[in-house]
Amino acid sequence: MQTHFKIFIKSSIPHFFVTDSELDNIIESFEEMELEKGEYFLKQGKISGSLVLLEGHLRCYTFNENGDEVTTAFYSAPRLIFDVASFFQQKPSVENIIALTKVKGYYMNYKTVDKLFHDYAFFREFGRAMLAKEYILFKDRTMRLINLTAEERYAHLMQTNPELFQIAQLRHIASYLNITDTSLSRIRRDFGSK
Amino acid sequence: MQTHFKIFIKSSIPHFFVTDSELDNIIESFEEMELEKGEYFLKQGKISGSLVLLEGHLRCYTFNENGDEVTTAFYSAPRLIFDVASFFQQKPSVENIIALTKVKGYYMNYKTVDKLFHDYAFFREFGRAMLAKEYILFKDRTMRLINLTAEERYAHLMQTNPELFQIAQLRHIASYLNITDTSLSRIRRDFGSK
DNA sequence: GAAACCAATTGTCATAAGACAAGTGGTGAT
DNA sequence: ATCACCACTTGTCTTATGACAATTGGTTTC
Repeated sequence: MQTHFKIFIKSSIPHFFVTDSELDNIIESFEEMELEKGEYFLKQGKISGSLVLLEGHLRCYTFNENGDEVTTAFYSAPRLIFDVASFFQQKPSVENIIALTKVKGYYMNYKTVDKLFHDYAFFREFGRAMLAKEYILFKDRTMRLINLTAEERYAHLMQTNPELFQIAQLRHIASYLNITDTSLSRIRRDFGSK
Repeated sequence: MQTHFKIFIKSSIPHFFVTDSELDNIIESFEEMELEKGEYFLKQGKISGSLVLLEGHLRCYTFNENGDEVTTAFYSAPRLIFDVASFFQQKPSVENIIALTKVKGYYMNYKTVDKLFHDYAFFREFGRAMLAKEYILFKDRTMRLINLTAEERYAHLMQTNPELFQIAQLRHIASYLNITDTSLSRIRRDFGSK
């Protein structure tokens, strides 16, 4: 797992030279984390830490004003997981992040991250790259929400993340696509015949 | 204007102590920027810099696959303006940012920002705070897009940013709210009578 | 001051997607 | 083995919003 961890960090900042011993120092500050399916990485009201996810899948959701669950993200390894608002502003989260499968990775709280940011330029760069990437992915998704029809959004998800349909419930995928489960069901029924 | 600049930075990182001389060093690296109404701060294909906007209003837009303009943001002073994807990844932007009024502020390119990030912890913190804030604002907007009806989105904008209706064209506001200008017109007609 | 232009409004009609309720099929508990 | 539960599907009907085209009203220009 350590190897994957190193590869993940290195490949996230390809323009930076990082020695293995520097990486070892970083890794020491992380703690290994495992979650079983159904366990929570983050519950609303708690302050988010950061998880370098190396194995497994999670789902992130909140509630809208009607009290309905809204799935805001699915996460698959390898990637960094953190609630931007909660982590960087050290405020209670409004998001819940739950394991869809068994999950493995490395965990670190804000204080430790911040200290490492101070000590290691490459880790700072890693953090910045992660935040920027997160922003860009989120923006892409929003643009699809604006510009694509429900069916096109479904088709896109099918293309980019087909495994998801094996792992997550359709109603969660539906709310992620911002459609009702009823609509998703119909879209799937009609999808082949085109 | 320098005073406003300093206040803006200080108030963005209230938990950091910054001396005025440090701020002066920073300001020297910026160059003053003014735009007339209709001038562009950023054109697609160019690489984004960063603008500490101290006076005026701008509009940000792209084109969707149909070639229709989509307004993705309105910016009002005081705030930091930059295209996250273009700025941090130093890639050509897909966004256009145009002045809606006369605009004043301080401009800096990525290279200079990066150098100052290296030299000043407080400036790093400023950058991080700005990026996190940007992310959070954008996420809020997307959540409204998901959870609110067209009319509710209009009402929200009316409440939070009524000046905008004096400054921007309705069709641009419409596309920002992700509705057609026709719909916006009808919503405005019916809005009082409730 | 007429012509040209453009933003905004309005009318008519079409349609994607939601609401709600009933039905299906699989799984787990006792 | 049966019941209960839950995810998912399907039917019917409603509705918010879009598409498209015509009209209005203001401003620019020659």
